[in-house]
Order: sequence, then C-alpha cells, then structure tokens
Amino acid sequence: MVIREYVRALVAGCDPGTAAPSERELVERFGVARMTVRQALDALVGEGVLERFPGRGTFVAHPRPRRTGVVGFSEEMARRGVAVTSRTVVADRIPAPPGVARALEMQVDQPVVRWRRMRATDGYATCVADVFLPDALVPGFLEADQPVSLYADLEARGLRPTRAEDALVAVTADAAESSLLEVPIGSALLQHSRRALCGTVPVELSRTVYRADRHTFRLHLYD
Amino acid sequence: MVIREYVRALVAGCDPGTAAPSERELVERFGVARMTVRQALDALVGEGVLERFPGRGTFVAHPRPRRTGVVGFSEEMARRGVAVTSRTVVADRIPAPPGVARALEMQVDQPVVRWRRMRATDGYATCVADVFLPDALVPGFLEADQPVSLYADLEARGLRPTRAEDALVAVTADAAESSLLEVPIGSALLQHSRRALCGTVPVELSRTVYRADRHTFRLHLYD
DNA sequence: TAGTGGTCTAGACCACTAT
DNA sequence: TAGTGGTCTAGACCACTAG
Repeated sequence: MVIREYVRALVAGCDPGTAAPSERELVERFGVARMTVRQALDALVGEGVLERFPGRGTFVAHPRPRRTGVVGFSEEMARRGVAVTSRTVVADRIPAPPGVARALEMQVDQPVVRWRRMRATDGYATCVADVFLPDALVPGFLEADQPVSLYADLEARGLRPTRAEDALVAVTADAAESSLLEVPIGSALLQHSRRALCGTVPVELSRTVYRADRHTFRLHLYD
Repeated sequence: MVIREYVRALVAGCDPGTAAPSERELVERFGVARMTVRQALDALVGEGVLERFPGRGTFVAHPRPRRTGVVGFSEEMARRGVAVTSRTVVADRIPAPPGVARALEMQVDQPVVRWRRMRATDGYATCVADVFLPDALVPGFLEADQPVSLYADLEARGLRPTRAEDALVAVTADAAESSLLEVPIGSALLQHSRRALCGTVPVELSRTVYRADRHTFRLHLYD
C-alpha cells in the first residue's frame, strides 16, 4: 500500500489534531479511486494514527488513552513521574529449586540468577523484589553491574516480556522484609507475584512486596 | 444495517466453522452491490463473529483464545469453579457524596444506589464489597431482589462494563470488616477498588476487601 | 475449472461542519 | 454554500482453494 505509507510518513511527527490531506485530495494526487484512498486511511485509523470526523475531515490522532501492557516497576514509576532507586541485597547463581524450575520450565538444579533488591521511590523504602532468571538467558548478568530497570535490560537482550501471569494478595511482613522496609513485623504488605514470558519462553519469576502506605497497583482493563 | 443483522441472526447458534452465505449470494439475495455486503461482513469480522479465508469462503468464527477482559467476582469464581454466595448488609439510595459523584461523572447529591455485601466462597466468608451505582441507570434495582452477580444484572440492562480502572493495595481490617470477615481488627486485607465504564459511561464504583488467606487476585497481561 | 474473498474503478447521493 | 467523510452502485480483474 503506497498511499498508506505516503500518508503515514507525511503525518509522522505532526502534532495531534493536524489536518491530514482530504480523501478527494489524495484521489487527485494518486490518480486512484476514492474507495482505494479510504481503505488506506481505514488502515491508519485502525492503527490509531488518524482520526476521522464526518463533515470536518481527517486528522492526526490524539494519543490513545492507555494500554494495559506488560511493564516493570521502573517503567510504571517513570510513567507516574516518580524516581526509583535500587539497592541490591542478594545477587548470586543457584540451582533452580523445584517451584522455580517448574515456573521457568527448566530442569531442576539448572542454574538460575537470584536477585533481591530493596527499592525506593522518591527516596523512601517502598518494596523488596525477589527475581529469578534462567541463567542461560542472561549471560554476564551477575558479572556486570546490575541494571536499575530489569525490563530495559531484558529488552536489550531481545527478551522483552510480552506476557505476564500476575497474582496479587495481602501478606504480612517477615523479619527480613520488616527490616528492609522499616516497618514492624506483621505489617500488611501487598505481594505481587509475576511469571513473565517473551513469546512462549519464560524469562522471569518474581515476587515483590510493597509497603501498603507507599504503593498502589494500578491497572486498566478493556474488553 | 439490515444485512449485518440478517447474517448475524442466520449465524447465531451455529457451530464454529459453519459456512456463512458467500458475498455474491448475499448480493443476489438483497439486490445490493458487493461492496455493501462486504461492509456488513467486515463489521461482523471485526466483532469476531465471522472469519474469512481467501479462496475458501466466510465461516462462523472459532471463539477467541483468551481475553483479559472486565469480569466481576462471581464470573471469576465461576471460571475457577468456586461457588459464591452473598448476603446483603446495606442496600439503599443516598445522595452521591462528592468523591462518588466525581468518579461516576454525576452531579453531587444525585441519587446513587449503595450496596454492601458480605460474600462467601465455598461457604467461607471471603470479602466485603461496597458498590455505588448511578440510580438513574439501574431503575428498580433496590425494589427487586438483588442479583448474586452484579455484572450479569448490568449485562441484562445493556450496561455490561467494557472498561475498568482498578487499584489494588494492602489495608488493615476495621471494626465492621473484621466482624463480617471473622478476623481480628488490624488483619491484613487486599483492597480492590474499581471504576467500571460501559463505553464512556461510568456504571460502577466499588471497593472490595478480601481476607488475605482466602483470595488472590489473578491477572493475565499481554502486549 | 468454478467459486471464493481481496482489491480496484469511476462515478453518485447523503448528512454534517464551517464560513 | 463549499467541503468533508459515510455510504452506495455496478461493474472489473486478481490470487487462491477445492474438486
């Protein structure tokens, strides 16, 4: 589709609300029937690039409200304009325990990277995150400096998660968590467990506990 | 669109894979141009009712693999094969408080239905759900028996939620919650807040607190 | 080879918006 | 009133599938 790509390029970088060429104008410019132009524009409307208003015209679309998507904590906080810092508590390589092996679809005792971080938002201790990664998928992970954003690191390795199975439940702080999060033992925490896959390959198993007063898990669902 | 509804009715209840009338057959039957038929079928394909295969024909679509979707508690439990019962604690009509009015995009003091339920899974007290509904959208709601599944009731009214803004956080049980859920005051609970819309119309504002030992919120995310 | 959906032409009339 | 997108006609040729 030449017309579609022509309009896409024409419109790329334009501010939302900028008028696109009218259908009849494109008919003239390309010497093609109007139905053909409409199909090209239909595709761009479907992609969310353009918006049509009957009687007014076709315009560069305003950005879509939201996506659910699979995002990590750093990314979500960046969206909200919150600064995230991390302190590594544990970073080593261990034989996969049975539960971890099953979730990551590996053999028991194959090596996995284990990584525990205390994470702070705007300087305040907010959560403790435990992550397991199949060692074979992230060569050199422990040998280099650990990233602030795990998902950015995975993306650089071509392993950006595209699917996640999440579970959220309330728990109470154990001794280690209470110490890291600076709350009394037994305090209510939000636990977020995730099994993340890139395509059909499991890449991450994690469990994060959040201080109830410092984090709310937000979510947009669509049908 | 007469043709669209004709084909929809023709095809309703047919097994997936059943052949639909061909485009040229519909052209003849309705005496319209083929483009017109195509647009009718396009709509049904977009809805997931039909599937097209070039060179073979048009068929009743196979059910889509999975959706995240906007589902209610009863529906989610039904999926998991768990029996849900409800006991209404409060069901009345009140002037919308400011926060509720804002979330439901109503004028302050317009009437809203307020509904508090204690809900049990397989006979065990599991959560307390507080719901606000714009009274104008659910006429007769309080006058009839309240449904077990709110979402089934909304669906019957043509108000099935298609979008939800959810927030999950850990909280501690207050006196009323501890009594209804049979846990000590201060116990950790999972709080799930939701603002649900049907299209662009807000239809539900709710806050549900779950016993930590009896409910995990599960979620599948896709890119 | 006959039938299917995919794409295209060269017009037409309509309801709507902005001036 | 001029211009826009929405819808429609009555054909046409193509690539593909199935018998």
